[in-house]
Amino acid sequence: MNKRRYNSETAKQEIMEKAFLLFSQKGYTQTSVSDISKASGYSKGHIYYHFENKEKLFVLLAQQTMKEWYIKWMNKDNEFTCAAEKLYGMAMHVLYHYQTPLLKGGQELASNPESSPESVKQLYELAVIPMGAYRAILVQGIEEGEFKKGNVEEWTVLIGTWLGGLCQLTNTQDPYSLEPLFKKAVSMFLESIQK
Amino acid sequence: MNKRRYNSETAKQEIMEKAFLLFSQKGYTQTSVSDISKASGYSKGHIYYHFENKEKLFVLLAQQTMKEWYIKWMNKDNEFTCAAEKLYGMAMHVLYHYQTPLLKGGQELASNPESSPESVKQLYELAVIPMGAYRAILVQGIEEGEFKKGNVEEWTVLIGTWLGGLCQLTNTQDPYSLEPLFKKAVSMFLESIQK
DNA sequence: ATATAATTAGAACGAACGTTCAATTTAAGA
DNA sequence: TCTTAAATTGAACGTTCGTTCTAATTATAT
Repeated sequence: MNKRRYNSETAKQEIMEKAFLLFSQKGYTQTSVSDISKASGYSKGHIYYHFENKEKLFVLLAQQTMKEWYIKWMNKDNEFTCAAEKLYGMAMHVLYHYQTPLLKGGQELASNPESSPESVKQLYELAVIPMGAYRAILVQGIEEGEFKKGNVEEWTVLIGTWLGGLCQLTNTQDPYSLEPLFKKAVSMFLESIQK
Repeated sequence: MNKRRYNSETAKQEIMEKAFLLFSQKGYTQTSVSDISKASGYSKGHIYYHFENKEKLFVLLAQQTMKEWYIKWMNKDNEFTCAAEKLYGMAMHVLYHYQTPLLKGGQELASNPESSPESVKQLYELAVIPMGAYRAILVQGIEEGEFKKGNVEEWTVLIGTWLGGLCQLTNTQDPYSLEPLFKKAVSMFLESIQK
């Protein structure tokens, strides 16, 4: 059962890969279905065979991207000996795996009044994922007596916006050269919350 | 001299005001010249009488916006008694006057390969302005012995990205409710750089 | 009053967009 | 081998876009 008689799944995958690259490079609006068609080698009609429309395709990619980011993080979550170390690890994970360019297209789509409310809602829900990961680290640090008792929600937003802001720099600089900056941000943040 | 026989300057001003609002609300690509025409009450042809094209119009608005932001800051720059106070003042200035929504359109335009290189260059130059303002505060703090001697360039980028990241929140929350968050960010930052 | 130049409008352009659809090819099950 | 449904194509549709152009209107200078 569930054995496909045909294998158009590879085609679907190729379309998604090319679409991911194009959306990341040119943003949502500026990437046309024709672009995706040309890049993937499949006809426009075939893209609509696999995906309901351009909007749904993008949302799917954004969700998949965020999910992969989270899974990758959970896989190394227990490599760290303390909450402070984990925060440094998170900074590196954000720097190297948070797909800023693609996710920027999400803002574009969400701020367009003609986008379907459903898609907008789904995109906003994505932002919850990284915030949850940050919060978990802070809670752990407090519970284990490593961090002060403080306003966890506020701290979560603060480290989240800082890392998010730093991520914008990946548009113009390569990740490796940004490592010291990300680490410095974490160390400054820790100075304020560590006991 | 310089006395205009006609007064189409008011028309130009009205077009710019409406264009500013639309670009802020819907971004660059999603704002059409027709939108601006309808909102301003002037014909499409008339818009092209005043502005070479849509791209140039946007760049002009972005430049004007950033220039106003800087002038407003310089006007209150000397209201503060020390560098730390000035940093808090800057955070509030950013929160209330940095036109995040419009400037986001700049990223959109800059990341589009079909945009004229000249426009892209002009937009990148805008980012230099706030960074210069941050740096000036940090230098003052160091020179007056209020802050430690440290890597000024690094600090500049760090406070810049943090405030920039926080600004993204203005998309979903009103500025007033964000005041405590901005202030907390500054106080945490100061903890690390104050003597 | 007339000439002139600045100002404004609105129709028209070709190109590009997202989407649909009928037609064709492909591969599996009987 | 024949049938059937999946897979894929490419042309076509109706819009919308940024831009151009011509024509009309307006205000000023003479």
